[in-house]
Amino acid sequence: MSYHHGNLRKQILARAAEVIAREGIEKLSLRAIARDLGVSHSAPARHFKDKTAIIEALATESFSLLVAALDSATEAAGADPMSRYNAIGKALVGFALEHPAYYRAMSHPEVRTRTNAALMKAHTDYMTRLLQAAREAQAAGWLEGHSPETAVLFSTAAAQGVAQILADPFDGRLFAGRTPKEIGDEVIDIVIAPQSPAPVKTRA
Amino acid sequence: MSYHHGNLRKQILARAAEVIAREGIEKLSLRAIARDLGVSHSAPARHFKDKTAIIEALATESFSLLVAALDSATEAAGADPMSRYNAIGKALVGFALEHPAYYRAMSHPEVRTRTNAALMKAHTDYMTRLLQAAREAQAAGWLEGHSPETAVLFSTAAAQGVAQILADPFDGRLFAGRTPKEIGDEVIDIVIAPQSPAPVKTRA
DNA sequence: CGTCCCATGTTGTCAGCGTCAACATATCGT
DNA sequence: ACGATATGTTGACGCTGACAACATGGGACG
Repeated sequence: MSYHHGNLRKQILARAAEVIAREGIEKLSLRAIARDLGVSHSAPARHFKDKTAIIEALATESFSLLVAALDSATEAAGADPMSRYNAIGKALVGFALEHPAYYRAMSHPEVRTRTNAALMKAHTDYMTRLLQAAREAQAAGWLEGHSPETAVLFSTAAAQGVAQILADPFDGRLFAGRTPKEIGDEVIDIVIAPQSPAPVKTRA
Repeated sequence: MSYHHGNLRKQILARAAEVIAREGIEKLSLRAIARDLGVSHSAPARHFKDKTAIIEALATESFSLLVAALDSATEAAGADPMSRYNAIGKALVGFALEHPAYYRAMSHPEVRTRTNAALMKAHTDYMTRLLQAAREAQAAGWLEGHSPETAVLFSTAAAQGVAQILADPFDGRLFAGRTPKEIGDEVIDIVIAPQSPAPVKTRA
């Protein structure tokens, strides 16, 4: 019971997430994690081929969690397409603010150059959700005349940018007195209105 | 002429920018730069107290260049406030695409925790430009009813997000056949229309 | 019940890194 | 001419990620 650890893999990921959230992704150290878990400096290598693989695993997990969050937000938002896409945007910002470690793992450049099958599948799932919801919002009148790709780019760019800026202590000063989440939600409402306009009666 | 290098500081920054642009900011190595410049491993320490100081210097330089780019774009855009702010957005995206190294230096998290006076001044200059132009655009009807801070947040978030996504090879696939710049410009036109609406004649 | 395989953890080693301290040399003001 | 000082060098330290060789113990299978 001593030699074998049991669930080292899971604990490595958990510890890595803590470190990333508290000190940033740059400070992540395989050896430090091993030390913290009371295990030899080389034990993590049995579970992750290199340091990036840990971030990669976190990113994959993160995309899954995010998709789940988006799905439940979408469901809670009801049937109106623009409400649904609005809810997705808010859920995205909320996720980034609540789970900074996961969010940073997802957007880490090193990860994005890898071609891990699980990671790419998780990412595709995520993009599929966005494209689908964006299409429906467009059918309801949002950003008519633009391609779905452009619409998704615009909205995810805004959501990502907001998440990044709000999580950054440097720019945080501008918004004293309100929670990041409130501000983020206000911005999302600009990106996509929280409900579709009443249809125009073309003939009475 | 051999012992003293002359303009080592400048060359360090130039080489660092190259490396960041080509291989990413993570791969930056003081010793590698020193080697490339044919200088001892410790020579850079005379000019930069540590590794982050290099990125910090690049970020400072970058904010200045960016402000200059924004100013000239604004001027070229004429008198219409929304045209001007639109031009700023496009200039921002263009800058990020043309100078990836500088852009990454600006958004590097390590840099943003520092309180370097020159850096903070450069950043303030930049924010001042944005706030000013955003206010004027709002006076012309853009995003009426939102605070200037919210308006700036929305627009910079979108611009930053677009720049980041377009510079990322991972997501680039979605937009085959068009240049990143074209796509970025289209998105900016969504964020803020390229010209103010004709004033509504309240009484004919 | 025995025994062999292999997943998992350990130890030791290596080169590369950033940083510091001690030393060397060139440049410039006086 | 000379001394202070800016700039570059050398050497060392502890840290890191990665690899190879070895240890151990649990589970598969006869």
